[in-house]
Amino acid sequence: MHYSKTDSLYLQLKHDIVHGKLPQNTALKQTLLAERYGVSRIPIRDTLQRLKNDGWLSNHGKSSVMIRPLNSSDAEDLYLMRLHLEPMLLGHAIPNINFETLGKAQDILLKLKSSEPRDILQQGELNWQFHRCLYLPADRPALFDTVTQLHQLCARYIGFQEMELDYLSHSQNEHEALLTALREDDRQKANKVLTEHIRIAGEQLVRYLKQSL
Amino acid sequence: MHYSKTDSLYLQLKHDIVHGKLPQNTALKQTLLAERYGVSRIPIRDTLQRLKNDGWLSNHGKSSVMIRPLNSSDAEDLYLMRLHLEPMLLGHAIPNINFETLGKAQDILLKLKSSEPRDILQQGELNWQFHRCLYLPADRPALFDTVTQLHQLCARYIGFQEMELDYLSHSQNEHEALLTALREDDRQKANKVLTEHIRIAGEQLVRYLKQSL
DNA sequence: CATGCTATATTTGTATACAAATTTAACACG
DNA sequence: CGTGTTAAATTTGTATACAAATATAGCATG
Repeated sequence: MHYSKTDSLYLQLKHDIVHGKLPQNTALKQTLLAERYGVSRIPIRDTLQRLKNDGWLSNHGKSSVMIRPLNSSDAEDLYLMRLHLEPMLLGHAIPNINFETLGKAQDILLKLKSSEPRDILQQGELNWQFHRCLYLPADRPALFDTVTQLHQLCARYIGFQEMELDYLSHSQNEHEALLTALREDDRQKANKVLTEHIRIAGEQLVRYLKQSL
Repeated sequence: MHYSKTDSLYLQLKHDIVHGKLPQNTALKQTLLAERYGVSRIPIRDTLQRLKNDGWLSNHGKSSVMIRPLNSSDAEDLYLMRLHLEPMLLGHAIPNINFETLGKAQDILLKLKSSEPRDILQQGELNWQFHRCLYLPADRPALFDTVTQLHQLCARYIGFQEMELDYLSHSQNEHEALLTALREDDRQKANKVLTEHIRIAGEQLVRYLKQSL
């Protein structure tokens, strides 16, 4: 398959939004974006339609869009949804998780451990790779798609978690615990670890957002 | 605000998919759609991008899309997600539900009661209006958007629920019970009624799909 | 008859051009 | 000054045109 400009743009724009490289609280001009990414307005429009539906953009004025502002209420919702949906997805995955999957997950965790402590965005990406790798065996497309979207929306908030200095090591421990539970095929424990993992991250983030936004 | 062709198309295409008016299990040709709806391919493309991201379409070949086939696994996921998310949303809404809201909900229920027994699609629309009306006061955009998407995806399966003859009256009773619980400001009861309402509908649908698909 | 290759037709992807709508700015009036 | 109104500039919406990719059909070869 040949990747189209729209497909690349979709990823690129998400990346640039997460990295804060695009103007905030103001209309995203199609012309500007087209120039910036060296394409015409058509693939830009295709991309914006998708991002709007994904919840990355909100309306600005009557016909423009802007980057959806971060806020604690959205963050709360996103984590609350993840809190309920991800354990469900993991539950479906567990019977299909084999040695290969566990190996991959372990590899990702090692990369995460050896990643630059400063590169919070790289860590966010690896974090999602880890979860994704464990959810994929569930083979539940509808559920998986929704969880993926939620995860990516959460990624926009990752800059704020940097603040909590001990977040990463906590997270690391929880990941290890999850993997251990899966190796021992202890469904209940895995479920509990994952739930707590998300709950803690969510609560920490929301607490921080409420005081800082 | 002036509705663009893309906006109308988005609704129209969903409508036509639910009503089975578009070719199934084969690529949706942009040219064909453009002719059918009397527009150029540009608004068609905008619309398809959105629908693809919403989960209404899946890939067909390398670059085309087709209507996402109905299947029991997706249906199970959709209802399972709704089962967890909607009570959450209602919980947020309850403190903000006032007489006006309850009145509107009651009106919709009356319309539903007096609707043509055959017009299952009209009933589906009113059913969503009822739920939507109760969820709106929650003022939780992220959660509301996800629930809305799930509801609309479920709407594609509504044709199958016609089969269960007593579905509508059951549903009607549950709606009334929910409204009563809300009038009495009984959170716990409202939550329970809603949960059961979704669980029963989902189980019934999935059971039917499994034997008939 | 099956299989792979090539040429052709179809379809999607993208750019350009123009129309319609919206936003901005200028200005008159109270 | 503030406010409403109109004209200009900007921006989005859509059509048309063409390029790139993909799917189809026909043919050759084993």
